[in-house]
Amino acid sequence: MDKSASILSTALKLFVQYGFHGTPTSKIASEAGVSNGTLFHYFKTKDELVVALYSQTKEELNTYLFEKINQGEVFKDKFRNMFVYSLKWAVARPEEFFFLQQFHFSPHLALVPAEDIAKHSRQHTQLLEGAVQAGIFKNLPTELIATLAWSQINGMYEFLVKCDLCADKQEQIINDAFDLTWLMLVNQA
Amino acid sequence: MDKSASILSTALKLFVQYGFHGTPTSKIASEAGVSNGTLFHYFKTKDELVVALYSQTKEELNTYLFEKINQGEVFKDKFRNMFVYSLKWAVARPEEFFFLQQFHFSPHLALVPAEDIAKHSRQHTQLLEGAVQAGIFKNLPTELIATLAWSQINGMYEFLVKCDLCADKQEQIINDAFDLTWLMLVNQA
DNA sequence: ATATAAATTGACTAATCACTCTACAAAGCT
DNA sequence: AGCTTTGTAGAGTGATTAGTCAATTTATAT
Repeated sequence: MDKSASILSTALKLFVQYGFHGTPTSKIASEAGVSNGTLFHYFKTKDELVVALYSQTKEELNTYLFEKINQGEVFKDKFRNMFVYSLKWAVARPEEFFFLQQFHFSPHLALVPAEDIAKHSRQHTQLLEGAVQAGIFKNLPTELIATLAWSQINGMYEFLVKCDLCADKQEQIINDAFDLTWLMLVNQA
Repeated sequence: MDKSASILSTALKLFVQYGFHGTPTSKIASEAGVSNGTLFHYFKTKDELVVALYSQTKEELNTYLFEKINQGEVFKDKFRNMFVYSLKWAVARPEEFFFLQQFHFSPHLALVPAEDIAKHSRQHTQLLEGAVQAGIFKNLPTELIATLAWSQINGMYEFLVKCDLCADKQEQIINDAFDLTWLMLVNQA
């Protein structure tokens, strides 16, 4: 068992439950089954651990999504996959998804270089950019379209977590929500 | 100058900048121009201060919104006012709005009784509920409609903060976004 | 086999922080 | 004027915590 990975996954669980500052490094170490010193061998500071956890989680989600997006043939399928599989990932790994948002609304976000953040969203932005230029989406700033699409996903995540529906209902309502989002953004000739 | 209010407004600024645990009570007190002991005279614990700040901020927003909503005659106007003035409030008081989200994704949320949270959203939920039953909105769970509407607002807030447009452009794009949201949720016969 | 490097430990430290306590001042009441 | 309540101050405290360090084990290379 990789100790670094063990530290990260333990930290994730504790951060979600107790918050960043509410979770002492000593507790992370002990629950991960390593010593205090080992934690600081892998991560120079606590902040570095937090940021590393964010980068890793974000990258996992992105890798997963990118694969799913590329399975789509036409744009609508790609976009649908992005929407639907973001939510499937979120529901399957609620702690990870929650952590991303928790991080986003914390001062730790400032510790991530702006370039890294841009990199994380570049693929998605490009996809949407193309759809705007092709006249599929309404002629609005790409940033706006991206933000609206993401907030739909975030909102749906919250709804799904709160309501805890069975898998069938969940699938159904995710599809409904996608149709709404599509309807909203698409260029109605 | 009311010391309690001074403590709250100082805490808000510091919490947004440094996070809850990253902000010592001693710093709140000194920057608010009161002594350490005075802070704990008004708020028994730091947690109580955080929660009080949340409740106050939420209530301020709600009171403001409720007034604006009631200025609408028909439902669409009420809903538009809710949407538009939420964003105007958010843009005018970005720290307060950010704080609400920061709080929402922190473990402090668990310290607020579920009843209080329900109370905060009851008025809005009822408004939307009515629109669903009247066949104005699509026949979807009210919770879902509420969540989607709120996430549109949150997304727009983020966009507006990021892009920092002039007032005219801002007004324009808020209206566009409302149209999109309306289009998405409304029952198309 | 030996030497060098990397991983691991856990006691330790220096600093921080939430909160207390005592003392005093101001305000309100009779 | 006395008395009580409330507000204010700020030094002090006990507990906690991020990060260090010297010592030991494990892995790697020659």
